[in-house]
Amino acid sequence: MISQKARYALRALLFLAARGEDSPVQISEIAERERIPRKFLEAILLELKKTGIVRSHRGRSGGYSLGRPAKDISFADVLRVTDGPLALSPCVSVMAYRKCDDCFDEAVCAIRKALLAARDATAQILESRNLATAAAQLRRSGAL
Amino acid sequence: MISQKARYALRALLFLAARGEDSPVQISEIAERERIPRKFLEAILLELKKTGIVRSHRGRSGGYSLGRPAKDISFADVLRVTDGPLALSPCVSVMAYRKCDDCFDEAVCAIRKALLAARDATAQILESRNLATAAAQLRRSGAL
DNA sequence: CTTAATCCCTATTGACTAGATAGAGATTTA
DNA sequence: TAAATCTCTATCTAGTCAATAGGGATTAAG
Repeated sequence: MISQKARYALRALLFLAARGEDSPVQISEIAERERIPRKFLEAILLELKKTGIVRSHRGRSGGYSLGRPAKDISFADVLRVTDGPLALSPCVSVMAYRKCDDCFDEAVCAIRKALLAARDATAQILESRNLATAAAQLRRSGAL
Repeated sequence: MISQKARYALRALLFLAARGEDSPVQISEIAERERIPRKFLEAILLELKKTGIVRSHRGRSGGYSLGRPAKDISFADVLRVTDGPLALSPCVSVMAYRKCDDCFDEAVCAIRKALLAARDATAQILESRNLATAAAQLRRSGAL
């Protein structure tokens, strides 16, 4: 299961992507429209900023905007920031590999083989879906 | 990420599957061989028993054995017991569906569409991998 | 029939994380 | 210069994860 944080992050980013324009949007507006606790969203956007997914503009008429084109922000990108690796085990994580604590022999581990296949399958999906494809779906559904 | 509990469960079950015989094995033997804290393993096996994945034999020369043929126990079966649904969101879970708390319109949700595709991809993998295929891999690797 | 070995069950612990909130500081624009 | 924004650190509560403890119930063997 993804965290509530991930859910909020995706909603906020999709809001920015769906709106199209590049002008910064204030936290409070995103929070209200997407019904996200303001202070919590603040922390989330800050994290997303550190990885370049969003860009911030400080001062009087500041706010947040996407850090790069919507088509270049995948669901995988976002989930990795909010929830860590996609993999079901550190030993099959591509972005954050780590040996399992008590693993006899990784090359032989049958559990690892299954988890690796699962990781590849999810990564394939979550890396192909991005904010642009998601926003396009919304438009097609008439939700915008 | 899967829990430590899931890891222990898979190891214990794979141990039973790899050994082939149907005679019950005592908790302590599994615990020692797989280096799993005994009391913790006890709790895990109890849960697995409630869902029929393992069968127990009480009394003096009791122990645990698989509840059905190894080929009929998938990784998905085990993970569902120890870690809950495979899905990344309750709203895309097949075995344990639940509406998201603050969802406007599920039919239109673009986040849901991506998470659903991800669920299907992982489920496809984890349901096809079972204790028999895993044990066969071990044999092929010369680990047995 | 008694004893010893097993599984069965409930409770508890300590560490950590998730989700959320508070309040003051830094920056920029009007 | 003032008001509106983002930035940062600290904190709180509830819940979960991993593990442990201590018996009670059941059964096979002697």
